Amino acid sequence: MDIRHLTYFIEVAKYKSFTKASKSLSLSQSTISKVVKSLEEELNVELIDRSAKKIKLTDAGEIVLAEGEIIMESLNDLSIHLYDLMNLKKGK
Amino acid sequence: MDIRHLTYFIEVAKYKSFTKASKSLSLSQSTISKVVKSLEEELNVELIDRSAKKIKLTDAGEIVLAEGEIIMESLNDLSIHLYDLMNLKKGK
DNA sequence: TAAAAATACTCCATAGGTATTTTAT
DNA sequence: ATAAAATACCTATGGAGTATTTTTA
Repeated sequence: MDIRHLTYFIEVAKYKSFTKASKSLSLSQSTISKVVKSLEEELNVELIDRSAKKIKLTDAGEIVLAEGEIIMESLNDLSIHLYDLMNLKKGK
Repeated sequence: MDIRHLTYFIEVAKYKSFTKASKSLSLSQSTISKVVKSLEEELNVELIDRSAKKIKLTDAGEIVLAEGEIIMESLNDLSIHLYDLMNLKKGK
């Protein structure tokens, strides 16, 4: 799983729209659609209920969203820690 | 960042060796070497001190290892939650 | 000198794009 | 009819391999 793809899915969840997520990410709608589908195939579960015009997350989608946000937090912590280390080395 | 690549780095950290990690992962030494280097380029920081035969993590490497393990835990939680959901739906 | 890591290639899978088709209001 | 998602097709990047070179104890 590529963490970028997790962020794509999170963006889709946020906007409840592939098209809006694609614009927000400056990527094509096609790319977002395919990446989310590949995530679903990788996890072997449907993440999004596409039966209506306004899409919504499935229960599995809600789980992936919640855990995905935790992962994004960890990545943010990682950046912060590396940044702190860098400043420490510079003697700041 | 691909989560697979994080696991490769974690494996290198565990064995303190590219070669042993590659064997443990059933991948070539070349692949591990290149993936770790690409991780370093992506984060713009050296993760491994290669100046000795027995490699060791840099301070930044220790940070990435710690945060990487947290991310792996989140992914494990994700699997568990999806599995629980699946059983719930089956009425188990 | 022997081990381990880095590098030079080659190949293939896939992320990404554009254009088009399908679907749901 | 229209807006959104899916799909067909194409390209380029980079992950993976094997073989070889470089490096360090």
